[in-house]
This record gives sequence, structure tokens and C-alpha cells, in this order.
Amino acid sequence: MHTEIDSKTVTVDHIVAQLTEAVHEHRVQPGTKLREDEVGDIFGVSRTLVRQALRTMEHDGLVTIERNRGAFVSKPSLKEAREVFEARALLEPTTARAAAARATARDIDMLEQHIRDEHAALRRDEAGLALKLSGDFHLAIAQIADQNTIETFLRQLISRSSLVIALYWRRRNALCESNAHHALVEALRAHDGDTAEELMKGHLLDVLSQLDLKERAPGPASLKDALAK
Amino acid sequence: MHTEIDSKTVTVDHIVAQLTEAVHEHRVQPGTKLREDEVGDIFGVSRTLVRQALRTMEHDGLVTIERNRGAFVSKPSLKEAREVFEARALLEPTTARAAAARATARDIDMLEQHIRDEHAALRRDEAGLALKLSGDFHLAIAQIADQNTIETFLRQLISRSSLVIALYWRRRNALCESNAHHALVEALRAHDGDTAEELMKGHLLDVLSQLDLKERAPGPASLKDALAK
DNA sequence: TAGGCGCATATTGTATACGATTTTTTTCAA
DNA sequence: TTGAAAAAAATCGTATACAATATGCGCCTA
Repeated sequence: MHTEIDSKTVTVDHIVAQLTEAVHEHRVQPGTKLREDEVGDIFGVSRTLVRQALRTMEHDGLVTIERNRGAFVSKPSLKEAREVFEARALLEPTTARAAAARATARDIDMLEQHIRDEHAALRRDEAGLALKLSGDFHLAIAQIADQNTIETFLRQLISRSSLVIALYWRRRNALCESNAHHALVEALRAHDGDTAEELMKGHLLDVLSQLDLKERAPGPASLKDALAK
Repeated sequence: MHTEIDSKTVTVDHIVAQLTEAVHEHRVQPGTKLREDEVGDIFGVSRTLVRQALRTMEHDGLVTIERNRGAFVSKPSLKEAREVFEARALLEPTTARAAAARATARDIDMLEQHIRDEHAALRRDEAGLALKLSGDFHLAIAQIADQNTIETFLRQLISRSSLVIALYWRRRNALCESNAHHALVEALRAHDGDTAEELMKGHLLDVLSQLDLKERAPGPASLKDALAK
């Protein structure tokens, strides 16, 4: 989390961006409390702006605000985790198809640079950064598709995906992006909508399969049952 | 817009709900300025809460905030209007299918009551109310499908649909819901997912076809061109 | 010593105050 | 009368102050 206090560049959006990035990169874990004073001190602003930022992030599903208790980085439930990927499965394949129809050479270059950055981050063992870049890649496709509304939704879904991955990822190290992204770029370059759609669908299922979304210890909700023995 | 000042029930959510309802029912038109003091006076709260409410509505796409200028009820562009219905076309048919699989007798009763209310509103010539109820109907289906994440997105899309309809609806009076909703309920009752999905797809296309989303006079932007003759 | 009550502290919720920006009105000269 | 410039008013942006609520600690009692 930066401590820059460049007097005029510190705005609500800036705070949101910095905090969001930190969550995306898993530098702050789900459940972390975000005290208003503390965040305000870090960015050198009053609680007024912090509260706005936290409220925005609540809207994105990154933060949960409990009245009179404060803001916490969200901990998506299993159901929410599933819903996130179900929604992505609904939005992204069609969006990839649209992107294939519109992608320019410049777009392709940009995506390839993205992939290079991602691999570089992985080689340096910066898994958090790689994860964030992976999310950016998916967003970039929505941008290419020129679907602003869907892009907004996708931004939220990808944010929540970061939380889901933080909570339910199976193997700690193996964040193998394989070459799913690369294959997608090839389909886009060829303006092959069918393939792009299929690849995206498969890619999402692939990520989903690496999560552990089985029912398990239901946590505090079952306390009563646990006591009933 | 209510003027209730029941001291404890006036919260940010309450303000959002009231304002949102007013927009949904077309009691306030796109472009209307929402001054903070004015709204605050109406609800008997300070600008602090009003600003939170307006910011929330901005997130939902109902309000556009221009820095140092204030909040206005949004006026979706043609592109945004198209995107709203493209997104709905992506989300709602599948959701209707899921709802068909889960709908209980109680759910069906609820939906039928909805339709009755809608028709009653139409008979009383309360087109705005009927429109809002129609939106609620679509939301109810997402609720039945038990898809909370998608429901959240749909809520935003339906809100924006109200704005789109206010701006681009062709025939002023003929807000004919025909019996599309009724047919949908029948499919849900029969747990017929295929039919429900198809009906929803068709219904959305039907609504879309009644909008005037062709490019037209780009408005004030073309003044220079107009003068160029 | 365990448990509970109450006070002290910390933190959030809302209102208000003040500065910055925009909009409107007024003024004055051409 | 028109236009521009300046002054005034209105409105928004941010910080601060105070109120309400939650949390934690110590003390007292059994």
C-alpha cells in the first residue's frame, strides 16, 4: 500500500484503485479490517473520502460494511463463489466472440504484452501480481469488444474472483496460466469468434476446476447443530 | 417523492429506494438535476447522507455526477441503451431457465399477483407504475432462480432500462405488456426450462423492437455542422 | 478464580463549517 | 442595446466536530 501523499493526486478513485490493487494482489487478505482513520492516515486524507472509497468497494463486492462495526475485505461464501463463476461463464464467452470480430493489430499487441508481463511476474514468483495481470487480461477483452456495460460487471466479477481464489485455491503454488490466454489471443488474431468463445468457456471451467468449492465445515452457521451433537 | 420525516426510518437506503422508485415510475425524467440541499430538505437529513445516496445511484447507472456541477438523472446514450439490452439478453434467458427448475407453487402465486397488479395499474392509466412493476417481475425471476449476483446486475440493468424507455420509447401510450409475462409464468409452472428461456429471449427482443435506437440527430453536438449548412 | 457489570476507550454515523468552483446577476463601456 | 468583465450567489468538495454505538478492561461479587 503506497504512502504517497501527493496532495492533489489523492482522490477517492485513487484510494479505491490502490486498495483494490492490494486486494487483487493478495497483499491484504479477505477478512482484513479497514479502519477509516488508518486508511485516511495512509493516504493523508480525512475519513470523508475514505468512507466514499470503502462504499464504492462495497458496491464492487470487495468490501463488506457492517453497521457501526466497520469495513472488512469481503469473504465470499461458497455460494457467492459459485455465482461469480456462473456469471462469468454467462458473460465472457460471448464477449470473447465479439472481441474476435473487432480486434485490431494494436489490440493483439497489447494482449501479447499483457501475457509477457504475466509470465515475467510468475518467473519472479510474484503470484499476486500475476493474478492481477490475469484479471486485467480478461478485462482487456471486454474493452476490445467495446462493451462498456458488460465490462463494468466483469470488473466486479474479476475483483470477487480474486477473493475467491484467495479463499478457495487448492494448490498454493501452481498458479499455472498454462497457455490458455495465448490460445485465446491467437483466436482473436484470426477473428475466429467460434473458437474464441469456446476457448473462453473452457478456460473459465478450467479455473473453476482448480477451486475447492465443495461443501465443507459450514462454519459458525451450524453452531447450533454442532451443540445439538 | 415522499416527505416523510419519520426520524429513524430515514436512512441512505431509504433515500435511494424513494428516488429510484420515482425514476422507475418516470415521475422524474432523465436529465433532472438532483441538488443535494433540495433532496436533503425533502428527506430531512443533511447533505452527508444525500451524497451517499446519490453516489450509490451513480453506481447503479441511474445518476450521473459531474464534478463541481452536481448529480443528474442519467440520460443513457444510444450505445448505452443498446448495451443494456444486449446484457439483459445475455443474462435473463439462462436465468429464466434456472428459475423454471426451482419455481415453487408459492413463487408462481407471487408472480401471478405481480401480473395482476401490473394490469390493474395499466387499466388505471398509471403507465409509470406499470413499468416499475414490470421491472419487478423480471427481478422476481432472478430471485426465484436464487442467483444473487446476477440479480444485482439485473437490478442495475432494469433501472437503466427505465431510463432508456423514458428516452427512446416509440409510442407514448401503447405500453402493451401483451401476455408475454403470463406465458412465462406458465412455462415456469410447468418447470419447462427450454420454453422459459426461449420466451424470455423473445420477450426481450420484443421490448427492444419497440424502442427507437436508430442513429438520429446527435443533438447539440452537431450545432457546428448545422451552421455549416 | 470465574463470571458479570459498568466505566473508559475506540470506532463509526451524521451534521455542520469552511473553502473551492460554478452559475447567475449586475455593472459599465462601446 | 449588446457584450464582456466583475461581483454576488448558489452549489459542491473536504475536513472537522460531535453523537451514537461497539469494544475492551478492570473491578466487584459469589
